[in-house]
Amino acid sequence: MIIEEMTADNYAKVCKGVIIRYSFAETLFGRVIVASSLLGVCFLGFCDIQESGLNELKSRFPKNSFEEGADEFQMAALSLLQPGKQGRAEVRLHLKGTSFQLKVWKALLSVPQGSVTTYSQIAQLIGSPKAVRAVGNAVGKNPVSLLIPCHRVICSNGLPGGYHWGADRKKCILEWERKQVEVC
DNA sequence: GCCTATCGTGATG
DNA sequence: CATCACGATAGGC
Repeated sequence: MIIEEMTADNYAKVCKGVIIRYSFAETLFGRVIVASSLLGVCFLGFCDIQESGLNELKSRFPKNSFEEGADEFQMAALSLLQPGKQGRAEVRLHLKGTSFQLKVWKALLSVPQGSVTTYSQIAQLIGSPKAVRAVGNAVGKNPVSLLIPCHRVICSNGLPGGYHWGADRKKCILEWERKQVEVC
């Protein structure tokens, strides 16, 4: 997995007005919208109603214009969501976020499928053991759900915690991943 | 820049 | 269950 990182400042300079392509697809856990810039996938989120997904995309990238259509980046990302595929290397991500957020998101990538971590563990991993609350915030702003496994983070007391796309969906995904690992 | 509200938290009583 | 401190962000001014 290749990650193209960009802060808000950089993004404004480099990607102002650039067209972002988006398309919709079905996954095991619901309909998703996937979007990509010239550099890679920049957004992936669940959307039971297509319009709401599109609205969320637009609000995250207010300075861009949009056009419906699929491309290689999107296809590669989507193939990761299908069972049995492990070709994680060929996927390109284009992430816009603060340096803190980027650190958190990269830390999430080290959480293997089928296991979970906690907000405080992530905080320690990135060297700010006290910044638990902030970690929760950053995790919740993950623009590419599933690709960056933000759903594998739970509360340290064992409760599932929240999920941007619905707590029940989070449980559902975790359950499915747990079973996948058993099979292997 | 400062002030404030807002979190996908965690610890305490 | 109520409350508080925590760190980072976004938005209003």
